[in-house]
Amino acid sequence: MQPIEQPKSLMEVTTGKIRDAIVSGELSLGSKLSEQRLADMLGISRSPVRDALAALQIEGLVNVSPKRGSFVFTPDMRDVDELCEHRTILEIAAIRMGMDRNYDKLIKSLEESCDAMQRALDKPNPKNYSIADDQFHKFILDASGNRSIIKSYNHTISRAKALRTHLFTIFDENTDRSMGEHIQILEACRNKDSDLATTLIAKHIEHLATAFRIGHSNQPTDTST
Amino acid sequence: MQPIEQPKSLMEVTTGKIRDAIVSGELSLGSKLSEQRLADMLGISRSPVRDALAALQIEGLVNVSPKRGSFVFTPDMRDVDELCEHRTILEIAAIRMGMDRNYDKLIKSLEESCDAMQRALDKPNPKNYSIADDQFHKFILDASGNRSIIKSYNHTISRAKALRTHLFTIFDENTDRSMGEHIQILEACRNKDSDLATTLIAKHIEHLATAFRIGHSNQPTDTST
DNA sequence: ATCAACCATGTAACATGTTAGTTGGAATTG
DNA sequence: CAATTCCAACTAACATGTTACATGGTTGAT
Repeated sequence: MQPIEQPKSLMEVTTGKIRDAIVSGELSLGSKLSEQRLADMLGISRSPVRDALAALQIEGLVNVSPKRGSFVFTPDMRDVDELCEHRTILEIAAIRMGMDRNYDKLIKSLEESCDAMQRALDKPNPKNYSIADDQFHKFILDASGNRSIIKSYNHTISRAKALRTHLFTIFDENTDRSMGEHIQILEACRNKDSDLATTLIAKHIEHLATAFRIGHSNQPTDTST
Repeated sequence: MQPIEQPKSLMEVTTGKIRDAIVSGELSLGSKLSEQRLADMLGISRSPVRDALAALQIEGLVNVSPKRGSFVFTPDMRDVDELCEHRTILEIAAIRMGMDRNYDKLIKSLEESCDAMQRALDKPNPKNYSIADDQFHKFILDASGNRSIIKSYNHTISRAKALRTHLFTIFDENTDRSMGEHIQILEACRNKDSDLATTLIAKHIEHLATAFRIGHSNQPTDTST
């Protein structure tokens, strides 16, 4: 017998559902989210929906406008830059910590992610590539072992995921270059060259930021549905 | 005529009240928070209290245990270390950015905070010293200009404030040393020596972490009302 | 035709009712 | 007396009702 985990509350499930819908592009940026309508769609009452929207507002994925309604976030260029900068800081710090404290685990998990990315390129399967890409960076954070930083990163990263989905149509992003960069980062970690690893991560995210900027300028104010 | 700001919602006011009560030590670490009781105390219904507790849970100040009740957070040694580490990373990044992008504003605001700290030492007024201390670090973050990082920092820092209040009785912390460190940091900024500034910040927060560890070991499991 | 007052509708904020899980202690059993 | 069962009280989760505000279209006056 082992302790059973608390089954997820309705609110948590709802939060995940709405987050997924935003990140996956099912809900477009800026689209309206009525508590009542979401509750009807999900077949539950307004309470857990309201709680979920409040949580997502803190996460930055949703803006709640008093008495007017809730809306999926609409990032401007500055948001994108700030988000990437924040990400860079956290990932650089995390990879340094991970190399110091969890070298073996770090290498193992990054290898695993790189393999998954390579498989996704071979098929090719864009969705799986994105998942493995996310996993790669998540593993860097996990290796840091600092729960406060991991939590902060997770709160930050969902916006980046949503941006990628909304700004890139399937394979706009240069996945070959991306793949190579990930492998370089892994290699730098293997060699315990933390300075190189951090430089590579900074460049990698800067490339992403540039792609975001281009994508964002092509697709300005999108306020459908 | 200028646009009026939206008056704060009951939930926001409630969040602030509870947060202040925790940070100020009015509510001790680990103490129980019943939605009903808080609502009665504040003369409002359970809804805004519930929303506030949910927000504070995300902020890390409160743990909500399903069907059991809500409790003020009870950090262990590891939490303290992780929190300080996280803080260091954000402040170091922010001061680099601030020196690059908002040098004048940074210097001016740090000078202002140092003056306030010095005045608090002269009186002496511990509470004012803490406020000015917090302000000093907040200004470093503000100078970065990165809203994502600022928001993340603010979510992180309230736990640190609460720790200081709960672990230190009035002037346990070495405020003279603290004052000197702040001045050194300011001086390093004035000289645009960002490497020195970051080193000093790391040391400054490490001193705080050490003080927390000592305070924490002296005051283990405190689960009073 | 123009414009402003008005009203119907939609919204989240807030209040309150209901339900199911948790807990601590009293009653019961050995 | 000790251990267990059971029950009453408490709790947050969730449902639903009410209210105040926002909005967009209609109407009525000019």
